[in-house]
Amino acid sequence: MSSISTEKKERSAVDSQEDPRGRILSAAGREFAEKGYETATIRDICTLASVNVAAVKYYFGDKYRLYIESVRHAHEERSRQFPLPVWADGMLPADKLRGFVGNMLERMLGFDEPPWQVRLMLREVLHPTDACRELVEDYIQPHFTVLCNILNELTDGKESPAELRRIGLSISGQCFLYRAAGDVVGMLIPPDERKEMHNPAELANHITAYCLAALGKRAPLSVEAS
Amino acid sequence: MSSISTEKKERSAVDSQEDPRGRILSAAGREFAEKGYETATIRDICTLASVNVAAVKYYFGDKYRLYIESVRHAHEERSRQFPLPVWADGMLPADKLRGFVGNMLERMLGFDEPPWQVRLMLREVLHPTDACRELVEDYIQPHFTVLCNILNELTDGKESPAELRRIGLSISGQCFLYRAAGDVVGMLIPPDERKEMHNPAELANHITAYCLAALGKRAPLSVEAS
DNA sequence: CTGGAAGTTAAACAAGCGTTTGAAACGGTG
DNA sequence: CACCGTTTCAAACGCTTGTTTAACTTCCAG
Repeated sequence: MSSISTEKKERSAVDSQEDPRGRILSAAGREFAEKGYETATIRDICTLASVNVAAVKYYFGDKYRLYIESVRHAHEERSRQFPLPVWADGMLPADKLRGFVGNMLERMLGFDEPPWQVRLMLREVLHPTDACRELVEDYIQPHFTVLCNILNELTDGKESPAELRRIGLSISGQCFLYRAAGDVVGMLIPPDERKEMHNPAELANHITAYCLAALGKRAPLSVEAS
Repeated sequence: MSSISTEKKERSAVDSQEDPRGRILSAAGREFAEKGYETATIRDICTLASVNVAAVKYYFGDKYRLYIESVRHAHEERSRQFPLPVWADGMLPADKLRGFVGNMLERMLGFDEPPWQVRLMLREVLHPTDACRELVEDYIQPHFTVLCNILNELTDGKESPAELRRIGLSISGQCFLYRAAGDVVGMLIPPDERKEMHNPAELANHITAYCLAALGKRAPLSVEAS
């Protein structure tokens, strides 16, 4: 373990920044995302951030406030990296929908592995704490509103806001399943099929087609002769 | 020591209050379901079960094996209480689907509050451990297969198994969202709308209608004039 | 009655946790 | 340099955790 603690200039992936507070925030986010609030320890976080354990008290007060701040840091960083998409007015609503779903899946599933910010936010969605309200208001709600607006365009304003929200949740639920229960989904699907059909691009096609067909904007998924 | 020398107590009836092992299993399931593996403590479990802390070592060995056993106990009990539904052959596939979705939502969301067995299984789905494989094989996979069979009937056998599974996951995902992220969903929907439209019965109608419309077995959700 | 296995108990154990301390090191200012 | 607020550090504190011990009770066969 820490038999010799002289080496400190060791450059890890975390301490790209020079300020200790930012390093702690980043290290805490990764640890909380991977292990959860209870299992993650201040000692591990501080080792990862190359700071003393007392730094948490100095900069954040205690473990709980560090957690709240790290969740905020996560979705702020995420919002900055991936701002809300905006499309040209002339674009077809169906294409906007396909773009939005693909974007959401890429954000959720990641290009290779989901980043720690996403995994931390997922934990907060599954087991909400005091950090949840801000996460919903600043990150989830805006994205959901964009989705509902696209659906409103798609249905030519003929559907009530309530119905639009319900359809929006149907779409979100399908994406959510792959992100939150991906391991179990993987156990329900043969390996070759998983590789071929259950990637972000194919899933976006399926989910969009499923919705468009349900709304009568496209031929049904299964066309029968009769 | 732990060898099974004598005859095991027949567990014919439901958990008898006399059997300490059963009491521990039940108390552990509730605690693990509510607090998670790390946060739940052996002391609290034993207090709840009215046994000494050493009883866990005596009956199960350690905390981890108690957890594995409690997950198994949960889905065994759940399978016994709610066996796989079977419908008459003459029943319309669309009605079977509606019945299945309603059944799944009731199982997941519960009639008032979800029972601890469901919440414990959900934790295992979200953060799989060694108990997950058995849970999937004995509980989730069979239910998913029934759903795919209904979809196969519904599409007159015209869809490939892979496509059927994908549609099945679309349906499961919508139910899953309300169970796993119900708190956040509640924050996205106005309170009155939540009460009126986001109950198991209404959701089953919506999810089924959404699927039937997508498969062309019903008029589209949004009928446009043109 | 006796002996030993089965079951139960209170108490203690070692380890790890979040947190706190008091002093040392740093860095700009007079 | 001396001063002082800011930042860092090793060490310890108090507490809870899972686990273990050894004595105790229960109970039935021999």
